[in-house]
Amino acid sequence: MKKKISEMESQFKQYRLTPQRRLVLEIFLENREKHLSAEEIYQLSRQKEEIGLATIYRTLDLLEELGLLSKINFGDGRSRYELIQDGLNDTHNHHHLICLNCGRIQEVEEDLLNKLEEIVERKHHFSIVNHNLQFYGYCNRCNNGRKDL
Amino acid sequence: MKKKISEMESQFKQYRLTPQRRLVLEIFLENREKHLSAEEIYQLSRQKEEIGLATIYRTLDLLEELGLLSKINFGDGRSRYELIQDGLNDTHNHHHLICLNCGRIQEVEEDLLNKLEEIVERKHHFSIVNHNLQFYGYCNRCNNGRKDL
DNA sequence: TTTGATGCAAATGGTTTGCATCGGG
DNA sequence: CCCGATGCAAACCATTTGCATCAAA
Repeated sequence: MKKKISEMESQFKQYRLTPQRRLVLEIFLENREKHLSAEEIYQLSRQKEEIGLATIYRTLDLLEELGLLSKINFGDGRSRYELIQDGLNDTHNHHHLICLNCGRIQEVEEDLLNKLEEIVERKHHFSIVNHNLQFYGYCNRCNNGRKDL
Repeated sequence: MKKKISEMESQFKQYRLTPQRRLVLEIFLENREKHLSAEEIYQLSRQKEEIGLATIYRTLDLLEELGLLSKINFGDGRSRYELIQDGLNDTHNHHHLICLNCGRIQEVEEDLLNKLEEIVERKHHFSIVNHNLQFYGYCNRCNNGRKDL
């Protein structure tokens, strides 16, 4: 079910799967549930073989273009990326719960917006190709420690 | 129905309503439907009396803190702000349709996420305080010119 | 007169770009 | 050999901050 690098290689077409690009991919495969920023990937890469930050940015652009990563904006001033698994859970098909206290990010697996999109498309004659949805609040862990809830 | 500056003055409490702050407010009142960035406000202010960009940033923070503006992130690399009208249409209560072709931004007035939030809160034990939702696609004007639709 | 507000310029932080170099096909 | 890929440093751009000055209570 889970994609491996070998399956991804075919997507590289005219591009070269260099050691740096492979390492970035490996980092995403080892952190499937995370939402990594360029800087975080840079730090993780140093454990194996350092890659220039500029190369990381260029690689992220490429991997997004190849449809392997999706770029997310949580409003924290940096772009984050996550692996597109099986072509199904790109950001169009799941959403994020962002805890304002501890910063933890959880995924909401199902896409709850289908009906909503239909309504909006009909009412505004607007053809939707993507959406962006985050919920900000307090996660179950942090709620437990808060007496006002 | 529409708020005027005079009604807003009372919200300034310990803060001074300086000419610069008043001008920024006026610009928002004259552009109720727009989603202005700091730079755009800066340009608009120059028509009357120039304000330093740093002052604009500080004023935007203040007006947000006072509950007069809400900050929105459309993922275009800059923060945008809109007037909170009657305390009702802050970003929690309406969403945006962003046209990928012409860049036009339309508002979706109703808050369609209430049921969704309930589901998410129950299922994930996550107490939501805010959300962020944009739809990207093609608006009615641009759709008309596209034969593939 | 005292404290908050302003404006300028410098600093910051994420991201991009120019360019010389490297290395696989 | 050639062209794409890399790495470094400089450039960029939105935003923030330090600091001297200004102005209203």
